[in-house]
Formats: sequence, C-alpha cells, structure tokens
Amino acid sequence: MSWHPTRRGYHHGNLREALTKAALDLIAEKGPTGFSFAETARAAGVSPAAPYRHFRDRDALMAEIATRGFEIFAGQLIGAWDEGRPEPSQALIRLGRAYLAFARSEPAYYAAMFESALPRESYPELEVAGHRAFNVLREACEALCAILPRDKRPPSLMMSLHIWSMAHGTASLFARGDAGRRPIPMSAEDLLEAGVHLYLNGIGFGEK
Amino acid sequence: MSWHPTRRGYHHGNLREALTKAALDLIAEKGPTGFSFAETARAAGVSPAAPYRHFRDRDALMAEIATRGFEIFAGQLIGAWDEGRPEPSQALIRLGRAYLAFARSEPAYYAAMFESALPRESYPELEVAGHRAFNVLREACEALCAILPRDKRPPSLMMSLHIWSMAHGTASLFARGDAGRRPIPMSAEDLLEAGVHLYLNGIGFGEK
DNA sequence: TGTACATCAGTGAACGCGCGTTCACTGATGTAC
DNA sequence: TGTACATCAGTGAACGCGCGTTCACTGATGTAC
Repeated sequence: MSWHPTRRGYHHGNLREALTKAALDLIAEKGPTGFSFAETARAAGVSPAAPYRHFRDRDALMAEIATRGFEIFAGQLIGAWDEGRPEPSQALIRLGRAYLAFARSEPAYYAAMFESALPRESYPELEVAGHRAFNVLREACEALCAILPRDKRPPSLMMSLHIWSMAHGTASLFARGDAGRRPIPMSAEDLLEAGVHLYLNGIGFGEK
Repeated sequence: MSWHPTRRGYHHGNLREALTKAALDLIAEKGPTGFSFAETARAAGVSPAAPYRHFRDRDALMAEIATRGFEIFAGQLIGAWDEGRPEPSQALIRLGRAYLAFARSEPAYYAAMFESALPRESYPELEVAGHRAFNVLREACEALCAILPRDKRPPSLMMSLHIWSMAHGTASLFARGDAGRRPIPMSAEDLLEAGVHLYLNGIGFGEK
C-alpha cells in the first residue's frame, strides 16, 4: 500500500474510499439490501449530505463496489491461472478454486457483482470490468482447446460459458460466505474439481 | 381451479392468498428487495395492519413465497423428468430445460427461493420444500447411474450436485427473467444441453 | 327456525423512525501574483 | 515570502415520505341452544 489515506483531498481525505469501504462492511453485515446511503455516511463519520459529492445516488455507489469487485476478482483469477503453468488443465482447476475462494471470502463483493440487480447498461465501467473477469476464463479455455487436435476442439466460447456456469452455480449454492450457502457433505472445492474433470474428460482430455 | 377465492374466510375471503400474490407481483416488478409489507397490503386493498393476521412479518411472507416457489418448481421438475421416459439421459436434458424455464418465467419466485437470504433454519417448511425439489434431481441421477455397470457408477449424490450446479449457474447467469440476465450468443437451453451432454459423456455415457 | 353469544378478520388512527434529497453555508486547501 | 482570491469538500438543518408496528375497535360470520 503506497498511498496515504490521510493527508489527501480537502477535509476528510479520501472520503470516496471510506464510503465504499463502509458500504462493503454494511453489505457484509446485512446483505446487499441492507445498506442505506445515510447509514453509509454515518459509518464513515460524515454528514448524510457528504456522499452526494462523490456518488450520484445509492446505485452509483453500488456500481462502484461491483466494479471494484470484478477488478479484484479478475486479478485473483489471473493469478490462479498463471498463464496455464505448469499445465493448463491443472491451472483450470486452480481457476475454479479461485472462483469459489472469492465467493467464500468476499460475499459482499460477490452479492454486489451478481445479485444487486443494477441496470448494467447504465454503468459501462461495470460492464467492462465484468467482461474482463470473464475473459480470464475465456482465455484459459482457449489455451486448453489449443492442446486438442484441431478437429476435436469445442468452441472455446461455449466451453468457457460451461466452466463459468459450473463455477458460478457451485459458488452460489455451496460456497458463498453468507446465509445463502447450503450445506453439502463434501467441500465445494472438491465438488467443482470433480465436475470440471468429468467435463474435460467428456470433451476429450484423457482422464488424468 | 376448484376452490372459490371469494366467499371464503370472514371479510376479504382469502387475504392470505391475495397477499402472496400481490407480493409476487411487486417482487416481479421491483426485485426481491423492492416490496414492503405496507405496500403489499395496499396492493391487496386492505389496511396496513391486516397482514399481521396472517404473517408474523415481512420475512414470514417471503418464506411463504419461497416455499410455494419450491413446490411449484418441484412439480415442474417432476413433470419434466416423467420418470425417465422414454430414456433417462433424454429426460435429464428435459429436467435441465425445466430448470431454465422456471428461472425465465418466474423470476420473482426464483429470487425469493435463491436470493432472499432468509435464515433457512427458521423456516422448516421452506427447507423441506427445497429438499423436495432437489430430490427430483437426485432421483433422476440415481436412475441414470443405474444404467451404468456397477463398477463405473459415480456417486449419484455428487452427480446430482453437479447437475444442479450447472443448471443453477446457467439459469442465474443467462436465463433468469429479470435484469440480472447476461446476454450470450446462443440460447441458455442449448448451452446447458451441450454442457450436460459433455458431462455425461465424461462419466461414461456413450456419445449420443 | 330464531336468538344470543363467541370468534376473529380486518379497521383506522397513531407512534416514532430512518430514509433520500435539497439548500445555503463554512472553512480548509490550493494557487496566482 | 506574503496576501488575496477561487475552489469545492463537507456541514447541519430542514423537508416530506413511507415504513413497521401497536392498539382498541367494529362488525361479519359461525354456532350453541
């Protein structure tokens, strides 16, 4: 962390940061519904009018949080993929684990990203950030497909949507770090890993 | 429909029904967040105190809606499965389609069931209804596994959780009937069908 | 069949509360000269 | 370096609003005799 949160801006210094952080805490505590603009201001220690200097309304703040969530998410996915080293199908499994880890450890971001019901077309940056995260999956699947003989390759877009669906379904049902998680008699990580293996097997990657 | 909504109960006749229906309309219109107890009463044409005769609070009404949602959902899944006729893997594909169809046509129920963040342990009927819906998937997977030679059968619980994850991920990301749906250049139904086929192929069901 | 009573679904007024949003303002910071 | 001015982040009071919840009540319906 190289920037200094104090000594910047005019009065508060980084109120924008403070507000998104406060909102994130409130979401984590009470769900994506349970935060209000006024409460967020209170939590950040400023008057209820102050947030209006930084965000048009509650939705704009929500969009900012979702956008950052996707950026962080993309970063973690990129790290997990690690350019497919040492071996793509193994790296893909790591990617799945990273998806679950994010849902588990950042339920507030996760909810803002996937369950906030924001009109995506109104927040282009949000849309871009979302696509960027998806593209990590997309590129991973392309790398995997490239291993297969040309005539046996599935469309990599379809494959990446399959992986996304599996990871997202598993995360939303069994791994999320909030009250929506359903208990199952195994770890969500093992479940997803087995699912991805079977899927890859079905595509034509030899059983490991 | 054999019962008569009027001429029952004391004054309103079936206010309980009317309230759940009104709430459902409001959820459909504004998302699972966007309905209040008071507004629901107004929509049903009664005073704001009336709902307290039937539901302890807003959450209880939400739980009732989610419970009914699971019951309807289970009914549709059972119908789609049709005891695996004429052939289990084909029937499983129908099951997946029914999952998507529900998310598409009943986004309000779907949101109440999966994104309302209700404390499930407080509503045993909700939990039971949820399990009953899942059991349809479970039994379908058992029927499919029974086809395979005994030593090649995967655990049917794991298989059903895989199918559930795939269907749920696809539905939540690409098929839901509300603002959360993300556009993709194919139908969600085709996507899921292809995914399930590849998965079954990976398990050892011969390519169709 | 008629009457007297019990039940209880729904009323309507009231409460305190937190919300989103506006407004003229103040005062700390940055900057031109 | 000092001064005068411009900028603009944050204030604090105010508004109207809808919310959840309570309460004593009323009056339609069901039922015992």
